[in-house]
Amino acid sequence: MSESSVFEKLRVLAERGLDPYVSAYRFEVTARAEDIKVKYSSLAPGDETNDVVSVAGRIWHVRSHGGITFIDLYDETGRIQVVVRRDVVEGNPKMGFLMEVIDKGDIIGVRGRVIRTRRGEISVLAEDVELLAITWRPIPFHEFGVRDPEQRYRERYLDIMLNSKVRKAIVNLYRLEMEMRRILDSKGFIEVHTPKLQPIYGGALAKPFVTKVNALDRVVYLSIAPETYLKRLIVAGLYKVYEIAVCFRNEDIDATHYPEFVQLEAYQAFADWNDMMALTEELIAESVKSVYGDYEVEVDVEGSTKVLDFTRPWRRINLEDAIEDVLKTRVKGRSKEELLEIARSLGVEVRDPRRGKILEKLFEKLVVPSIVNPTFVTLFPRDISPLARPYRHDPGYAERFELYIAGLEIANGYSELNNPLLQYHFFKEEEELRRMAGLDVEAHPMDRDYVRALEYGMPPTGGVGIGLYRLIMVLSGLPSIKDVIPFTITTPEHVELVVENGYEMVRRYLGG
RNA sequence: GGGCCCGUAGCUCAGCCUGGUAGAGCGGCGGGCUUUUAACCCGUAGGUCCCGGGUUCGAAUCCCGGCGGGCCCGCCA
Repeated sequence: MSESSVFEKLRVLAERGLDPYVSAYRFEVTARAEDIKVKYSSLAPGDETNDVVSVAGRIWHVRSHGGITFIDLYDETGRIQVVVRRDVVEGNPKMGFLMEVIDKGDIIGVRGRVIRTRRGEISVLAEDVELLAITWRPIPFHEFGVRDPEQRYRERYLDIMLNSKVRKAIVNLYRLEMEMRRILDSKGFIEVHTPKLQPIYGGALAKPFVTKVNALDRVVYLSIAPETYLKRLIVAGLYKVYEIAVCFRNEDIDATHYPEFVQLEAYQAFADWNDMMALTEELIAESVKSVYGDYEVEVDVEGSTKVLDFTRPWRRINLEDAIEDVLKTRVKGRSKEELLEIARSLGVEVRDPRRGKILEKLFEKLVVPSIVNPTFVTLFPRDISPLARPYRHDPGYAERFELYIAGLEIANGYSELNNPLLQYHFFKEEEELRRMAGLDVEAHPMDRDYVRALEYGMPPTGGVGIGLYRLIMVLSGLPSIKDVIPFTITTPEHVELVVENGYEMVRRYLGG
């Protein structure tokens, strides 16, 4: 469809009363592509049924052979072939004309009988076709879809339309979320919404977005995490709560970070980190099984196939042992200065003054890239975990774990700190850190209301946050988090529109 | 914040190093074809070489600046 001929096409359609923007307001759909293929899978080549179905979707390819035309029609489930045969539609006066004008990219509804062609393709043998909308712009229907990365992100509807990996990621994330909701619901969790506009940001260490509530003339922050609010609900006596929360963090964008992302955060009273690791295993393993049909998932990563095994129980390693395994030298008990020296010898610069941060950096550099199957990493340093409870056997550590899959951090959880005295002390430590290190280092702000809530008494509680975009990235084999987010920010551009040249046609649709 | 790379037809790209009439495939358009699968066959049109400036007899090509985009490093999940 060339741009200049769109208006000509609409003009000739209008002459016959077939302009879809005048005549087509709805179409009764009775079947979907995938359902038809499943239902009639036993049909033999050349067989024809008398079962009439109505399907609708977009035309991807047209193969016209004169007296017979094959159309690849895509609905939300996939492809179905439509066969238009001259001898079948001869008695339908509009069909000859319609077949002349419809193009790939147009959206049509088809009513016809289900058949299997001689070559074995389950198809709808059209008796009637309705043009429901046209494409005003050419659509690149070829094997690779939109390849220019700029156009992929600017016109994401094209990428989602044409790139099945991206489309499946969006659909499968929905399915995973629904399955996780089902599991949590069966355990008595309730789903809540916590504020996205917050007077004090917290629950993570990150730069916030700053905005203003006009009604109160007050500066507020977009939520970087729902954590402190969900734990206030634990104090309030809602002992099993979760939220699938959009989080906003004003940090740089790369393959695994985006300023808005979605986490499932769950908190359970009377539970500890071991319970939360078990819950994390169940939520992810069972939802993966349900959506992908198996605990083992084959993932295509840029041409080569990798297998991720979600079979429970997952491997557990502790952070310092894992570093020592690779480094072949002791890190436990070493001073900050010694650790810094080791880091420097590996080319890892650490500006953050906390000892634990050096260990975390070493871990990320030495251990994380080699992790493939789901692995819990336990016993994080206490000084970089201000909301976690100290390890019951050694207060130098926190009862905190992270989950890694395919070299990516997917989840983070701990035995929640419920002691207001320690929480206040840790917030003070963070304030001190910020004062010393300046704005370069993220520190958790003092939140006096949160400490007050703890002063009323919070039961022992376990919590976990699961990064859903990263999870679906890993499961889909997509290399960038932007690939699984339906729409991302692009710099404004001037958009040339086809319709700018057709203003005189407006009257046709509005009268007057 | 630092570094590297890319921008040519609707799409995917070649041409650039070494300056000399703008190229291919796919798609589009016209024609043919009653069992195709990115159909096939014949014919045909299509370009502000991202923008601006400079060097040159001459710039898609060399130089400078800008715009847009991607990747890597640092920081955040």
